[in-house]
Amino acid sequence: MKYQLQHTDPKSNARAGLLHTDHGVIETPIFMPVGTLGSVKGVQLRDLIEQVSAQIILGNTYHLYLRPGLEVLKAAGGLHKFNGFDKPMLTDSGGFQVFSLTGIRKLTEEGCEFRSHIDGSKHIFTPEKVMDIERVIGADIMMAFDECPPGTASYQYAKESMGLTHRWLDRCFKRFNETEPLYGYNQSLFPIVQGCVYPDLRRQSAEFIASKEADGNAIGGLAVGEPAEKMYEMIEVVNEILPGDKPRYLMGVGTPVNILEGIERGVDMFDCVMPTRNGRNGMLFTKDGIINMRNKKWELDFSPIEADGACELDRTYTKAYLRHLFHAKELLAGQIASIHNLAFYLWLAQEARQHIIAGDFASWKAQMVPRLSTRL
RNA sequence: GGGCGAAUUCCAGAGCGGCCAAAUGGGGCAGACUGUAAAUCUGCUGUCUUUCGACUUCGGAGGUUCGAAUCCUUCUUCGCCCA
Repeated sequence: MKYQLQHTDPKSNARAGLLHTDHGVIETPIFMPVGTLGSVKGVQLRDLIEQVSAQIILGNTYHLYLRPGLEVLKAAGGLHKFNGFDKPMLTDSGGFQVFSLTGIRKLTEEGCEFRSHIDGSKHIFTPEKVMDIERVIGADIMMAFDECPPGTASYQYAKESMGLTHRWLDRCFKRFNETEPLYGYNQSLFPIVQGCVYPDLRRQSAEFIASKEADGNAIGGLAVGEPAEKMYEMIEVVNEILPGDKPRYLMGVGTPVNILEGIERGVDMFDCVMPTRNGRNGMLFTKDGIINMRNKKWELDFSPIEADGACELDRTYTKAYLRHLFHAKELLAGQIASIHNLAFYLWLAQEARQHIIAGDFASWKAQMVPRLSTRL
């Protein structure tokens, strides 16, 4: 994998680049749709490519390990073959599940003992095991196994957690380097910066992560309960240290505004469940603001979902019709909203990229931010 | 023509003398959602009031009672059964 820096914004740390993988080139900044179980919820492959223009999607180690399981994935020849998406993919390690499954998991130095949320069965994830699983899944980018503490964690907890994540990272790299890809193309391992909202911890973590000289680096443990300003501050602290000749991935973020703020601070890759989950729940993101599609005000609005929207389907359906679908609990509602939101997120990243290349990112961003947060 | 049963807040449907503005579900209205245990969850849903609270409701009318959605009389409507 190779990152090629193309342009740097003169007034900020925003940058445009190309990330070359064995499954194709990714234009950065990029938004990566989340497909936890190997499927971007509600979006079929054809729409993912033609309407959304997805360049890379995510899968999740924990979820895919539980279902369909390693036997099936191995027999399929990896996740690309299994789900038919032949562009780049990235797998999250299950570190986020360590965070979100609090209560049915136990953390130790060795790893994390989970109870399956599906059947309650007991499983242990160690850094070594996670690497082995990610090899079987076969994503182009594998994420290190980390602990993601909440944004409200105490300094002491954050410090200990960071230490554990770093020790796990050494074990991840050791195993990663001892093993080979299973399907004939390369895989890269991205380490993850932690440190919660504490600048000195973030710096320390970024130094440690940078020392690994990985193909790309991730910033984790943000947008998990801390104020947005703290998040931006942490991104700045960390990006001063993470190498500029490697892509930077801000994990799990975020709102359209979060993404522009991240890009401005030098982030290249983003992922988030918001466009799909919130879409399924009736929220639409547009360049003019946020729409709660269930609201009564759209009942008789027969204008297109978004007249100048990023995908065909924005002009195919009207707001009144989409509102009707949500009220009738039609499956199609969530599908349309998911495709629309993803197409919008991809458009936003691509637009940011164009403005970075054109050299007017800062002014474009300044006029977009208030628009994007408007409640329609 | 005779007999029996039922009518409850937008709908369905509990309640059967005070703890009832009235369970529960649906519908409606609004909100939340950030590396997906989520096509999920939360709140409100008689009127007025910021709150406390006040007021008007349980087919219509009239009664019994300190007190009625709940008991009685009658009327209306709708079911079912017998002619």
